[in-house]
Amino acid sequence: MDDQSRMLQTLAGVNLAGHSVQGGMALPPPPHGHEGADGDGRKQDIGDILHQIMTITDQSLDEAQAKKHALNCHRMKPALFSVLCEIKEKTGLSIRGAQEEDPPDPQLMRLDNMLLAEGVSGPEKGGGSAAAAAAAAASGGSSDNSIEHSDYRAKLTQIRQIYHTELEKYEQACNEFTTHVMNLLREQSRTRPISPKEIERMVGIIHRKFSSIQMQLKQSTCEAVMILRSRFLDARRKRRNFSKQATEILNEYFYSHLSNPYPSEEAKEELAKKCSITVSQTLVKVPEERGNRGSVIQQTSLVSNWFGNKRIRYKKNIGKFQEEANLYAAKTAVTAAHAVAAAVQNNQTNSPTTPNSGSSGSFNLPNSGDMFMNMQSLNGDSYQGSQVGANVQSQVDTLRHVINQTGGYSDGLGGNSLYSPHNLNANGGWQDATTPSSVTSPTEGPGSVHSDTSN
DNA sequence: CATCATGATTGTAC
DNA sequence: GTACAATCATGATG
Repeated sequence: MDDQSRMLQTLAGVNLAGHSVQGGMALPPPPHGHEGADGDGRKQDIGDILHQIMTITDQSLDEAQAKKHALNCHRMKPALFSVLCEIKEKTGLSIRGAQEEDPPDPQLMRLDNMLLAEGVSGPEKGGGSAAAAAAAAASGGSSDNSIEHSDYRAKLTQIRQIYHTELEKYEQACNEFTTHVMNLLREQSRTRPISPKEIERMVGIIHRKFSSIQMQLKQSTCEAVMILRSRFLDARRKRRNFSKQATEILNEYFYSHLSNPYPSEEAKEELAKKCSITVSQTLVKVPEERGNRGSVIQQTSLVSNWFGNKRIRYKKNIGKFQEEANLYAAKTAVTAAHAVAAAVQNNQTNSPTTPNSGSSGSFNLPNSGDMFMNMQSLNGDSYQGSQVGANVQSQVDTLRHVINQTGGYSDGLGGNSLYSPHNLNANGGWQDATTPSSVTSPTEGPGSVHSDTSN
C-alpha cells in the first residue's frame, strides 16, 4: 500500500508536474507556450533514462555499475520500478497463477500415514513398529523369536535414522537455498523489478521442488520398510515345525474326534494353550490394527491351520495315516484305561452324586462330551471346571466299554486298523461337518476308536 | 541336493 | 466367516 501511494505520488510528480492535466493522462499534452520548454526537458529526461537502460548491458561492468548507481538514484526510479513490477505481475506471472494452490497430494498423504504407522516418522519409540512391539510383548523374551525381532527393530531403527538425517539434510538444504534465493532476489530487487510477492512465489516454487525430493525419500523409505517387513515378518518364510509334544496333542485330539474333527473356538484355545503353541512357533503376522488380542488369535489360528491341513491330508490319503491313527488310538485307549480305572474306583468309593471329587479335573468345554477331553481331564490334565452332573453313570458305563475295547485292541494292533474312514461320507466330507463345533455325544468320541473292532 | 513333511497362504464355495 | 482344495515355502532327512 505504501508502495502504491508512493507510486501515485511519484507519477503525479513526474507526469503531471507543471501540468494541470485531469484524468490522469500518461503523456503530457503537446507543448505550447512557455510550458513547452519544460515539457521537452522532461521528455528528454525520460528518453535519456530509457536509453541508458537499453544500453546498460552493452557497457563494461564498471561503466554499467556507475550508471546503475546513477539510475538507482534517479528520482524517477521508484516510479518506473513500480510500473514495471505491475506490468510483470499482470503478464508473465499471471500465467502460472492458476496452479498456485496445491491440494494435499494423496500419495504423499499415504506415504506419510504409512511412515507414521510404521513408527518411522512418528515420535521416537512410540511403539516402534506395531508388529515388532506386539511380537516382543507376546513372545515374552522367547529365544529365537525375540532375537529375530530385535534384529528387525534394529533394522527399522536404522531406516528411521537414515530417514531422519536425510530429511533434516533436505530441510536444511531447502532452507539454505531459500534464504540464498531470497537474499539474491532482494538484492536484485533494488535494480530489477522484483516485487515481494514474486519473491514469495519463488520461495513457494523452491519448497515444492524440495518437497518432491522429500517425497522420493519417503517413497524409498517406505519401500525399505516393506522389504524389511517381508523379510522378517512373513510368517510363511519363517515356518517352524511344531514341537513333537504339540503335534501329539493335536493328533490325539484329531484322532479321538475323527468322526468330527472340528474343534470349537474354546477347544482350539485349550489346545493351543496345552500345546504351548505361542507366537514363538511362528512369527507374528503384522497386525492390521493395533490392540488386537495378540497371541490368542495367533494360537487359535495356528490350531485352525493345523486342523485344516490335517483334515485335508487325512482325507486325501487315509491309508498313509492309518498307522498314525492306530498309534493315537492306542494312546487314547491306554489313557482311557487308566482314567477308567480311576473313575471306576471313584465311582465305587465315592458317593454316586459326586463322582469327580477325587479327580483333579473334569471338563468344561462346550463339547465336553468328547471322550478325549474326559480322558485328559481324568488323567489329571488341565481342563478345569465341572459340568459332569447327571450323566455320570452313563459315562462310567462308556468307560467300562472302552476298557473292554482296549483289551481287544491290544490283541489286534498289528493287523486290523482301529480307525476307519467310515466317518467320511460319499463325497469326502465329514459327517455332521455342517455343524462342526460341537456335535459329539459322549459315546461317540471313543466310538470311532472301536468302530471297526466292534464287529 | 532331491525329496518328503508340514505350516501358511490364497482362492473359491457355501 | 469357515471349510476346503490347491499351492507355496521352508524344514528335515537321507
